[in-house]
Amino acid sequence: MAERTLPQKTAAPRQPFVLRLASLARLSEPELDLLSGLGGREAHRPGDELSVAGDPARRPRFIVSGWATNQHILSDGRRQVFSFALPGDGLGVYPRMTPPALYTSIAHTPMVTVDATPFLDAVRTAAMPGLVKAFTAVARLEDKMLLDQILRLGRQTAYERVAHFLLEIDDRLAAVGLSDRRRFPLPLTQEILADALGLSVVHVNRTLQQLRRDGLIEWRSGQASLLDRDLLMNVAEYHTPGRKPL
Amino acid sequence: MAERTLPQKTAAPRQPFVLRLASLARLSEPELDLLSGLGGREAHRPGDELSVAGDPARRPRFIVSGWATNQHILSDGRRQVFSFALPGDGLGVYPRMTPPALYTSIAHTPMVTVDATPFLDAVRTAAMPGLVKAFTAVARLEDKMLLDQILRLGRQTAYERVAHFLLEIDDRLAAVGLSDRRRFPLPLTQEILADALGLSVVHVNRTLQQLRRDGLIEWRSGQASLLDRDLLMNVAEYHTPGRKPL
DNA sequence: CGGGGGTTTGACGAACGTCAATCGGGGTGG
DNA sequence: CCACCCCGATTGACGTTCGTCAAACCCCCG
Repeated sequence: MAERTLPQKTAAPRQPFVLRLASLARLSEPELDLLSGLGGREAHRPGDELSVAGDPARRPRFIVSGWATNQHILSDGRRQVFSFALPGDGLGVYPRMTPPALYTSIAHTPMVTVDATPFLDAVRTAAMPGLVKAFTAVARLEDKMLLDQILRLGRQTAYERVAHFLLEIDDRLAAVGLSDRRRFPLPLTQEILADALGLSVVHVNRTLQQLRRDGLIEWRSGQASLLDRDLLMNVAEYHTPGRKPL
Repeated sequence: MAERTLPQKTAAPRQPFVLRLASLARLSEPELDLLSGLGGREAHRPGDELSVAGDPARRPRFIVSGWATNQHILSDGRRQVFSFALPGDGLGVYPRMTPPALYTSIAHTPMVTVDATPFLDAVRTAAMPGLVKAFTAVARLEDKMLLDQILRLGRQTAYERVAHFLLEIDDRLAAVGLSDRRRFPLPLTQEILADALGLSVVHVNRTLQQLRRDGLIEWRSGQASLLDRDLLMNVAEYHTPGRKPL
């Protein structure tokens, strides 16, 4: 585990949001430097509110580590998770950041974030074209994820939903170097998964067991494995981002 | 139908997209003129493809009249309608318009559209601040609608979904002068409504009957009425845009 | 006076939810 | 180091919502 301490320039593991943005647009040295230099590091504990629907937007942040949920709770307690915010994702960055936040964001695990204001400023002033391009690309992907979520909830079975969801998470984590395309961290409870996929905890549990019995996945102690990616993609009709749907 | 030909300046009914944008930002005379002057008028027939997922984006357009669906169809025929495009809405305007379209748009009724390119150019060059502000506001609203759709599909019952949906449509049509907040055109089949709300046609039918029996709505020959707005909003936990959720 | 698309109805079945109890494992305090 | 605890996972029994199939109905139109 101990990392080399040699005086290497770029071999040090990049922050996840740098990897994410760099994978979407060719970034110049000054652009990479701006990102790598982001500060205002903060830690958050599970349950911390990172933004509240209707409240004035807070300072935009990038996630260094940890998972958050973007969600809404109905008056009788039913909860819907719109999306997850993973390492490398922004909080209040891409969604139109005009004042009132569209949803509530809650830290689901311990998290570390940094201040993304310098990044947004650079995008606003169009000073750095690579960052602007990356910004646009990420915003598109976020929209795509919302549409995928609608498809899952509206027209897929529980089995398909779980498969589709796991494939999406795997892709997103791979983009920031947290998945080797086989195994990746999945620090979720079945309850949150249920609230994201529009199911009950019990049904999520049974669906997961079915997927395990079918030899498609494994999931123990926060680590998930996709044992048959092709079959999963087939089942879920999942198309990896970038490839045309048909 | 024949329009007055008197030399009136602003009394002629505004195009719906002018109303929509003007309701979201104070627009200057030049800005209003740019919008009113948009040309490239085109007619579309039901079933026409206005954009295809994965295809390079077409020329952005504003809808003058008619309804379209933004949708995706699974390989076995299941269809999910992500959202509807109504008069005043844009096609390929607000969603990040970078090349590949995120979804397929199909004309559901006869439609008339105009070319929105001059509008987008003005926004891109930031030449007209009112238009930029309106653009941002509409983009936000479109995101909000996707989130509402997720909430409906994930955590609401059929009854609540239909109520919520009708309230949203009413609000949107009212913004372009097509609803008097009681009665509005609803040129949909129950089948499309089913595909939008993640239900079967049969169940939509039964849900509508329940809503009728409860004295909440009417819907005959393409005209819908909300008979008890307050109760509907209560049932659906619908919050009119602009008001804080809690 | 036929058609044809959309709506409505009934009977039945499957997917998923609820309730409640049990299990399991990892963290913690003694 | 061990017993206890607690949260989350799991299981079973049962209920409900919603889907499917298929037929009838209705209306508008040619």
